[in-house]
Amino acid sequence: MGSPSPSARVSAQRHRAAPPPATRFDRRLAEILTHATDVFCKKGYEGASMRDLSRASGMSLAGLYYYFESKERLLFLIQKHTFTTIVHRLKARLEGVGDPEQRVRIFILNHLEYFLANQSAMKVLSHEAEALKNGFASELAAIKREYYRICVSLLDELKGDRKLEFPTRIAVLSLFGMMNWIYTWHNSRVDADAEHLAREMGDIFLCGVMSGGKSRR
Amino acid sequence: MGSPSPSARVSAQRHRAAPPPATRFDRRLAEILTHATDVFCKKGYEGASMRDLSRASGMSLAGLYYYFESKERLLFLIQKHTFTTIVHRLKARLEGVGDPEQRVRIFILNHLEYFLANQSAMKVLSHEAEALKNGFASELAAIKREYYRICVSLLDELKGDRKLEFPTRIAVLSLFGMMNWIYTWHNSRVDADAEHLAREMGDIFLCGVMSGGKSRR
Amino acid sequence: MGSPSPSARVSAQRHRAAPPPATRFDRRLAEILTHATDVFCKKGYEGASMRDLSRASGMSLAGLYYYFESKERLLFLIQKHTFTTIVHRLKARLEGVGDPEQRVRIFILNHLEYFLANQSAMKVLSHEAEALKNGFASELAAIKREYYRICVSLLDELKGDRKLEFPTRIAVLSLFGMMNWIYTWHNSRVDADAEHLAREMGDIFLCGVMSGGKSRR
Amino acid sequence: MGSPSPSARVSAQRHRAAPPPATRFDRRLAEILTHATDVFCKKGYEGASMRDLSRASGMSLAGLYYYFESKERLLFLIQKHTFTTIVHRLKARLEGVGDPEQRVRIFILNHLEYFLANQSAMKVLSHEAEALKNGFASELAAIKREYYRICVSLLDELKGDRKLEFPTRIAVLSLFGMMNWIYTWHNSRVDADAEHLAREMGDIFLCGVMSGGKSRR
DNA sequence: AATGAATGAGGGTTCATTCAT
DNA sequence: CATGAATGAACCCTCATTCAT
Repeated sequence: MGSPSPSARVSAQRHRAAPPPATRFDRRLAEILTHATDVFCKKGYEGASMRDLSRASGMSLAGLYYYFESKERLLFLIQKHTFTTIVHRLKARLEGVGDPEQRVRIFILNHLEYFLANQSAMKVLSHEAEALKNGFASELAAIKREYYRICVSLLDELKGDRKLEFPTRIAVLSLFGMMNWIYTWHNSRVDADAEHLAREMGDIFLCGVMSGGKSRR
Repeated sequence: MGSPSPSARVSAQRHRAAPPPATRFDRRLAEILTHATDVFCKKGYEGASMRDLSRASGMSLAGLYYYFESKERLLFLIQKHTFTTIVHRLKARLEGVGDPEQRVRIFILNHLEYFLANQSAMKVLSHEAEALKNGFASELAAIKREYYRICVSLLDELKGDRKLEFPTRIAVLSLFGMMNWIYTWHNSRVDADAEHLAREMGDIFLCGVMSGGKSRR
Repeated sequence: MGSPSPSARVSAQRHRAAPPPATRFDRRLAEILTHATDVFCKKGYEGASMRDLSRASGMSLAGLYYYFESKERLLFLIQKHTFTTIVHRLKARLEGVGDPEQRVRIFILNHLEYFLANQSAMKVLSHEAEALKNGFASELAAIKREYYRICVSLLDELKGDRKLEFPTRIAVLSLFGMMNWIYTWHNSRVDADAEHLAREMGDIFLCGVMSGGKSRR
Repeated sequence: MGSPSPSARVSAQRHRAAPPPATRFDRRLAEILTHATDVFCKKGYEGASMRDLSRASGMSLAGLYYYFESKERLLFLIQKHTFTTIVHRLKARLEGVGDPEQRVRIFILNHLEYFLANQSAMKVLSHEAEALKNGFASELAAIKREYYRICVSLLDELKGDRKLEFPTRIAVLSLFGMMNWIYTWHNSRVDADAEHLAREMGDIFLCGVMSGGKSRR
């Protein structure tokens, strides 16, 4: 009860994919976005040229500009869509779940599942966090903050529920670190799938965080 | 007592900095390396131009090439020096310490201390891991592997000592994630110093990992 | 009569120039090629900068690269076109001519006529023979070899016809030397036109070569 | 007798090499000149960098400038020395020879012998004729003119002696073409030595030129 | 809806040369 | 006598972007 239950399962139910965009324009745009994501993932935002994107998407250089007004906006759209989606899914999954530990586990699973299912996009999101400037940067920062706040509140719930005392900020950021670092090492031929990883990272993180209430200080 | 002792202290003794390089050439080189590190940190490797480095180091563009044969080699030297130093210091600190938990805590402290004391260099090391190619990449990969192996062996010692069962690979990589992610959030005006961070991350990680032997599966 | 007839005439009929290339792109490309030829002629391949070519052709530096992927390929195209054309014309002129001496005279006239009508291109062809590397070099070498072989076979025909004994290789290469050296001295205000030159060089070369069967050794 | 005697022999007597330069400076300079000649031969004047010369001669970049005030002067010295030497040797060999045909054959032999014995230098002389500017160019042009005039006068003697009528200018320049072109094709493993080549080119050229008096026009 | 053609700015790198030592 | 250190100018080439069509 008071003790962590690291093996608590969170089912990795498949969410239905977002419906295909309505207009021809949006469909074509999404297509290009996908190719661009791969290129940014492979070469980095600065390292990728519009010519690379043109080649990858099979569209002329000038044609790209019909869909995106700039390379920076292209990155922005990728990051925004990725982030928005992950937040959106998280909210849906959290609905109706009351147990604080379970809720944190859902957070972790949601993150890792999306991460592994959309590795390129998530790497671009994680790795190119600083590439955007001014307006783009701040709009994205807002989403990021929301996501961060959700995690904070989940941990605060947990703390309240179990009378724990760990430092929330560091815990949250450590958790993000554990999870986001994945893009540097995950090898789908060697490493476990999202569900396993989520359980294992969840175990480490939750046990770590929850033992704090008892033995520390 | 078998139970983790998260508050175990590891003194953060200052190591004397490496002696200044002997030759004038090496000294000038190191100077440029320092400026370049800052620029790479701020703009990224791809985003930084040799002209930026020239400006930052107060040396003519052509002058830089007297010291470095290419931009890539410049990055290589930065990363190699940083990595070599951190490994070197770690080995010195581990010497004579027998307790497995203590040894892991030393690893964490050493990493974070160096990270915060050399934020730019460590960000360049972490963030630009993929920028190097071929020969440069493989030479650096060798050092990286050594560092990784040390961490693995520390955790294996801990596992053996306490009869634990957590998955080492994921534990190690989670730990690296927690620590390396710092560069994305650490704010010296807000966040604690290396010693505190090391204790807190150590607590989370060690408790997480060490509770595994008892309650899981 | 067995004796050389040095004054044998070869009419220098004008061939209609190749029709202008079909596409806008090709026309623009040819235009640039012409300017580049002049610049390479004046400054040499190494000595000419892309900026020089840009200036000469009235197109921006970057614009040039829309037509040519590299300076080397630019030179290649010039040389290939020049060589291909000269070979092509030669074959057309040789058709239907049976007399061996006449055929050699046609070879010389064809070479000199094209040389003087396209001095820049021919100088670039002669003088920058070593500037191309690898793939470019070998493709051009193939054309060169074909041209060389044609000349060899013409001289061999002559030898067979007149029972001569001169060393073909040296004769051919001497002839090429005589002709190609023109770019170092020909001054259109002082020197004769192609037809005269061809007759005179033809006289020297053919008499030299044909007297061999009788008086030597 | 009135007929050409193409096989007339010209002994290829070895001239003693010029005495070693007196001063240490001059000796070192000559050494560097030799290395530079090879580099210019291999890469061309424009294509060769001072760094290439430095590497080839084993002397520091700055050190070279103690001996030569500029790259251009370096080329000048090479060309001047080469040309001066060949003219000097020619004059010595012509001394005391009266027969016009023999004198022309000496000219050819002298040129080819020096050419093959000093291929690099002669290629640099032939190929980089236009690289020099202004003062350097004109000083070299003077030597060149002298050499050219000698050849003209030799042919005029021959014409007078045998009542020939060929056009001297074209004959001379054709002869130079035949000889100088050698650098583009001579392969010491395949092609004959200077004496043979001189006889064969002499045969072609002299027969060609001498038959002119009888059958032409 | 999409492209071919074009560009100014800037990329990394090398150049011939200098000068204090 | 010779060099290490340094530089401004220039190198070839690619960049993100535009615009008439």
